[in-house]
Amino acid sequence: MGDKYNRHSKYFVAVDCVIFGYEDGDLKLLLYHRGFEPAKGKWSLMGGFVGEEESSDTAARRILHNITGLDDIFLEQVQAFSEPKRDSEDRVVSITYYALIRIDQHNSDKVRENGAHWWSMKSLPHLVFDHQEMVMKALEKLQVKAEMELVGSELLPDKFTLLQLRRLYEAIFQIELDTGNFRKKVLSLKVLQRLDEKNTTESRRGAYYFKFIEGAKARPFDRIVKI
Amino acid sequence: MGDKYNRHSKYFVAVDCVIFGYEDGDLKLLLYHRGFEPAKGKWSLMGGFVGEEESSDTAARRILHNITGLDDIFLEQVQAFSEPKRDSEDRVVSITYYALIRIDQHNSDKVRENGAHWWSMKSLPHLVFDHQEMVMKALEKLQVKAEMELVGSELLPDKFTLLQLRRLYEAIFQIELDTGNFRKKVLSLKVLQRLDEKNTTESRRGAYYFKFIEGAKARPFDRIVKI
DNA sequence: TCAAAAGTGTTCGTATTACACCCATGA
DNA sequence: TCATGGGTGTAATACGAACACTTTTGA
Repeated sequence: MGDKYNRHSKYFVAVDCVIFGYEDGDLKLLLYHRGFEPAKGKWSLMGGFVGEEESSDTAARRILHNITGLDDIFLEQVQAFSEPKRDSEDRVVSITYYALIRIDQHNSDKVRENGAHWWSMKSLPHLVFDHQEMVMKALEKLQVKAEMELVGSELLPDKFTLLQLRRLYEAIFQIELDTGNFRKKVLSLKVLQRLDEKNTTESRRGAYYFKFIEGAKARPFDRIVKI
Repeated sequence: MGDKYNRHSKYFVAVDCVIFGYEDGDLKLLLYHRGFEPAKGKWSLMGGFVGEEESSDTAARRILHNITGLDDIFLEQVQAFSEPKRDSEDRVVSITYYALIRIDQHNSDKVRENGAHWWSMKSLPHLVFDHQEMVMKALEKLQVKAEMELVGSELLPDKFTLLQLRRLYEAIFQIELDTGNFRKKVLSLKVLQRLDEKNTTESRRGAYYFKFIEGAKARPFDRIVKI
């Protein structure tokens, strides 16, 4: 490598992952009980440093795999955080990602081993450094995504009821949605297929299970610009 | 500073700025004729390294000020680019920003001194490294912003006609818009005030000038989530 | 007089919203 | 039987899209 840039400084570059999951009608976050200084014993996002042969995307996937055992996870960059003193130990630029995982599918033993724990978005513990801000930015990104297309395949089990899907949306946007209107809107998108099977655990009458039609990539809440 | 992270590598951290301007009905980009290696003599975005006492935001503002003489510019992070070999010289993580500036207002002598040049988005030169991708991501961000709220105060002169505003939107989205519908939509937002003055240079009849009402922050192309 | 933009109005179809209402069933 | 969610229907409204039409005026 050359030395053309050598009058400039180098910094550590890390990734932090905002890992969303969904369980029992609650949007949850996978947090880490830090086993190392600085801020040992406090809660933080899952993170790690970017290696020499890695992009930050690759590093984030590696970390996610190490924690959950999962590959092929939905993962998207949020933004970089670079305040000089954001990490109390040294100058670290953090590139933040958010991921969507299905809690029913991940390796929960591995998660426990790693000192990780699912927390409801409704009652998060105090987070280290600027991790709180990272979570907020990540949630905003998730909301934009959920407006642009029907999310659910990344967070729900293979088959789910419309109640479960609605509860997911209510959790993401922290609002209440009208049953009938939600149903009509979602079904009009033609991305769900009704199964011949009912879930009878969540209602007396029983609700049909649905699944996502593979390959159906219609964007629901249409955002084509036509002013 | 401690040495808790010392088994990890450090990298250069730079910012690159996608600087949008608007002139003669064209969306333009301020590009730089590189005076240094690597890629000397090629065209690139405006960039620079992040200093020890700076956040990337601060660094981006510094660079923008150095080039254009302007402060108080609209500036927003796009994302970080971190492929190990994205810069041919050394490992450099780049945090990309986009800025909106009024071409009529910037210091054009300074720009020329810096070897910078305004290029129409319709015919950009070949850019170094991954700068082409940065421009694309920045344009997408600008489009999202322009959908969410009426942009124009950052790019147009203080007073402008609805034709000029429409041409700006057509340039941002690279589509044609209906005169009447655009007019109705924009005026319904109640963020523009008509002046008692007409522009007679762009049409026989003359079009009223408008200006943005200060403090009016209504979002035009409403995106409230109500599924 | 005519082209080009300014500015206004109308029509039509669809999406959104706020509901009302009946169904099914286990506790 | 009744509370709870499942599922369907409707009416009022808002909005987008397409487009017709009049006005103004310099070349």
